[in-house]
Amino acid sequence: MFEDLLADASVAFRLAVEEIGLTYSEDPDWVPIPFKGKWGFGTPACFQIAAAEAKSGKKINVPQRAEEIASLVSKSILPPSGFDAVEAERGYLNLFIQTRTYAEHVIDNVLENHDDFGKGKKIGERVMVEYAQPNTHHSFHIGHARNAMLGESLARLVEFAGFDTIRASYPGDIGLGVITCVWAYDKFYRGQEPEGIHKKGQWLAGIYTEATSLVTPSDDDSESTLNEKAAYDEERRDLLKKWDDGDPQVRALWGETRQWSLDELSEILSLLGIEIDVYFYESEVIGPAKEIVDELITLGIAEDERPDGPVIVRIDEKLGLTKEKYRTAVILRSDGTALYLTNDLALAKEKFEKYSVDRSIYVVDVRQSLHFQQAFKILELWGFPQAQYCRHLAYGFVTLPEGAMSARRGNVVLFMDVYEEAKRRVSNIINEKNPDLSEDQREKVVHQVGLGALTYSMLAVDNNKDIIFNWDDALSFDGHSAPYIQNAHVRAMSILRRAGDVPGGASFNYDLDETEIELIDIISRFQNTVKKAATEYKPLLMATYAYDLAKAFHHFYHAVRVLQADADNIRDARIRLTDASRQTLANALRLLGIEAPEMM
RNA sequence: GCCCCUGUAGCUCAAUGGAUAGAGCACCGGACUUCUAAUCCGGCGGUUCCGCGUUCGAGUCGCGGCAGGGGCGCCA
Repeated sequence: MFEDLLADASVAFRLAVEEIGLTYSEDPDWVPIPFKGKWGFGTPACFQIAAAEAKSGKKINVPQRAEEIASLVSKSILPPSGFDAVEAERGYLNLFIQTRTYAEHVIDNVLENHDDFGKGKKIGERVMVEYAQPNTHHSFHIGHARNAMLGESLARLVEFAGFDTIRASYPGDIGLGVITCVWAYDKFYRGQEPEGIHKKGQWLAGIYTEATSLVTPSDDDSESTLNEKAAYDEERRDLLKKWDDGDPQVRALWGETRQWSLDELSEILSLLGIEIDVYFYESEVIGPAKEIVDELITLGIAEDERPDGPVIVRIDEKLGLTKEKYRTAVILRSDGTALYLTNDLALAKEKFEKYSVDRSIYVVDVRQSLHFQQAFKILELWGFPQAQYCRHLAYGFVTLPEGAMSARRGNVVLFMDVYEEAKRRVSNIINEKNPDLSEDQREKVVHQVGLGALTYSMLAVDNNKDIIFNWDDALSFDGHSAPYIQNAHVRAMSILRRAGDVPGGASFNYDLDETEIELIDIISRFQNTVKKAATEYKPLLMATYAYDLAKAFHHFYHAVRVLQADADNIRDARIRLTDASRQTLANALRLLGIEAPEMM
């Protein structure tokens, strides 16, 4: 927003340096001045000049000399247009901005662009974000929710930043685990399924947990139990073989149970506001996967050790590395069946060739880092230039205070349970704070705020940190939380409702309060935050931004009167500022996948 | 053995190599006849795991440790 201005400032700075007999040929770095009620940019360039002098042999104290230079420059520099004051402070040269002019510029910009405020220009590159991909026949727990929320926010960010964006999901709908569940359902529970999408999905997930224990030997099993488990194990493997051979009965059984899971998934995703563009089902990728192995062998990238061993790629050796880093990857079992890596390679090829993807982002938990590093290196060896724009967005686990969640052991916190609890808690608070809310509005707010709180608690932590799930932290409604941000939006809405029409224009030709300047300052940083969060793949930056903005609005709200301002021109300007704040809050929340309520 | 991630206030976490390391929670004390108090103001709280190095300047970069977590040939 201030690039032109700062370019002029850089020229003025260099001229001023020359004026006092020194030289500085680089572009000075301009950083926002730590906020003190005036708005501006400062540069530490004088430190660099002083450091250069010290290097050339002069015996000087660099910080002291920097202060001298900054002071001299401040006297010789002509404030470039758009700035109204110059100041030297502790070696920094600070330029202060003409607050009134820029306040209008920023606010006009927001109110002209509405929902598109902060949107980047089309970049002409296609990015595919792969996320929201639990296995079928399992439960959708809070860890899956972190994945889905992170992926969705990222997709919204890159889309808004100007990338052509495809949302993709790759559910694991086949494999020994899935078939074990199908086996147990068929053997013990067929026809007993309950009604209701979530009930049925969770019931099936319960069978999965039980089925796993039925076939997994444990130390304290008696011999007869061990024999029984061995027999069961054979039955399920038999079933997988039949599935692989395309046995119509097995396929039908699998298809029916799979659909229950997919129905539940679809319901949950729609609750989260997620619309996936492309589904790649693992069961449909297996075919082509086996073909690519032949190609890799022909190209000399892979080595076929069959029948004595699998098909492998010695990645470190191919790259000429002496230390083991990418190691050796197995890309096909010795019996000729595909592995996870085989499928991912085939899928990547399809993404590049069929979907013309330039950048591919995989939102998958951190345990699979090596897997993706291997996949990306093999794609590189294979000759795909897109390989260097493949990125594994690893995120840490959501664990319980007592340890890791495990679907197989059944100690998971289900997303739906957390969601219901969130709604209950919001409802209790509404009883206390706003009991007059109509039933319709109440239902809406309970969803918006409950889900918002949960989403924010997932996005406000850096993705490579683990989250220890705790009900009170995950559903916090005070302080650094979604409801705090949503409440700022609600307060703005409330003022705007009473204000009637928002004036078409207004001049900030009065002494602005510090809180107004800070609020405008933060609004003006929105575009850069979008850009940075999108290019660094960090929704966290937007989460932090939204909080800072809400905080600035709450400060403003308490410090000044909008509707009862001292003069009409001030009232008009503040109404516009309120509207711009509301709009920016709404845009920031939208990019996090959080709704902005009109009341709460 | 090798690779990756993490280590910041009592707790949970922020901080493009820049100015006095910031928030929330918790704790203590204040502000509702006011545009919604899910808010605001004040107080309390720090050897940024340790050491060495690079730099005018390091929580941030490099090297070496320590501690915790994850991963490492036919699971996904």
